[in-house]
Amino acid sequence: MEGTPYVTKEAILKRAQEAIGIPLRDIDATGRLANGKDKGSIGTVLEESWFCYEPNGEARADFPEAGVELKVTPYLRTASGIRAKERLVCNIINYMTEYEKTFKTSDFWHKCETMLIMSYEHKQGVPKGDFTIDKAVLFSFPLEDLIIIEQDWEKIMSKVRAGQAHLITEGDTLYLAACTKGATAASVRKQPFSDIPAKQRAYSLKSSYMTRILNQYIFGKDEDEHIIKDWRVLQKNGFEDYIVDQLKPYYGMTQAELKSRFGVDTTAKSLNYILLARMLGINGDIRNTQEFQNANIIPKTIRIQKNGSIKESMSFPTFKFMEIIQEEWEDSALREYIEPAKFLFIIFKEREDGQYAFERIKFWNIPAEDLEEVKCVWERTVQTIKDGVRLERVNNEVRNNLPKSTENRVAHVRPHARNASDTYPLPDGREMTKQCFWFNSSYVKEIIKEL
DNA sequence: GCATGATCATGC
DNA sequence: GCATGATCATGC
Repeated sequence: MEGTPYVTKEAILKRAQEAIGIPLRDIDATGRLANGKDKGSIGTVLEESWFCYEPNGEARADFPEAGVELKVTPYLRTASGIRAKERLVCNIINYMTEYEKTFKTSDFWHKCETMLIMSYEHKQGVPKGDFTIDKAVLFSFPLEDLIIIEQDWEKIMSKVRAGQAHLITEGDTLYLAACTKGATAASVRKQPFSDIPAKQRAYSLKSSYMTRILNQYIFGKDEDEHIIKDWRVLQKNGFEDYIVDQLKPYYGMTQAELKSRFGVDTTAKSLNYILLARMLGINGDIRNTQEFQNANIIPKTIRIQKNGSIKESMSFPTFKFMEIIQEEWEDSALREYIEPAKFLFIIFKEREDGQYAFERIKFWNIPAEDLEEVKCVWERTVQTIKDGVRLERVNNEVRNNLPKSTENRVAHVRPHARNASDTYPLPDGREMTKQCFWFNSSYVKEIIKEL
């Protein structure tokens, strides 16, 4: 570290930009990329071979004089544009000391106030040595994001202070999350106000938020619409309360009343998303707003029937049998989808006349113990597919032995396809109707139950 | 009335 | 053509 010429932001950025376009194998002086195993190797290569300092696991930033932290992060080019390949992982949270601090004195802020973000495109099947750094920017958080990030930090710390560090999950927060980090899922640390060991976690920027940073600040794409027009209001209330307050005036109105109120004339199944957007003063679809995309907020409509039961279970994206059997739970598509997500339930209740009235909304993320139930269902699903699914034709249906809603409190597996002949291949060569994971309707009922 | 399999409607 | 959100239909 001593003697590094990179002591100003300008010098660091200039050096970083000189790396653009050079294949990483030409930068890599120590042959790290050749052995291929090391997951964090691209970041390490740039640290040691390009900036010539020893990688440090310390709480101070990588370039202490300039207060800059180096982050090398992959992105994907997809049909729908540029997307972060993964969350951006920062420093490990020291539960024993961090809770005493304030956001501005926290380890997170010390380390990540200013980051040098170097991005490369990850291409499937291409050796890492062929990748090149495409962009290098100095990034500091925009003020409106920082308000949410500070609220996220407070939320994480409030769980630590309540002796609930073992119950932290990524979905608790919106942009800044505490993701698990360690060689195994069993890596645990002490927490200050409970004897229960807590999983080791690190500060991370959710991949949804990284996608925004990449598009807007690194690739210069146009901004999407904000829900929060005035960040000072946000500072007072917190995001979730802000949204609830905006919507309260519309509680009790039927879909028909809301449609006529906002002049919305559509039979779209996404009607509720359109209505929600109008209630929040947004022109398009709520899912296209900054805050929803940044925070990975997944809106879901729930209909409560007259008798109080939930009409339907809740579906998630379909999975491919051949892909899911390759996965480990910890980085499975299902866990990556559910755990960091903040769900926004838009709850309608059936009235005596049969019409559905907008009852309320509820923000929710999956609690740690329920995620464990999902894990059980996922593992049994994978095992069943590996063992060979039992398929049995009964009348016009094909019965299977994947996990049923009666087997688990939280989730089950069911078809999700255009029709029964819309299939994916099984490992043994047979075809099976596309399936997905669902939350049991009884579980959904539990979630939205009012205290 | 619920559990499970099947399917619809829209948007890209 | 397919992913996604949502709902229908049948049998027990």
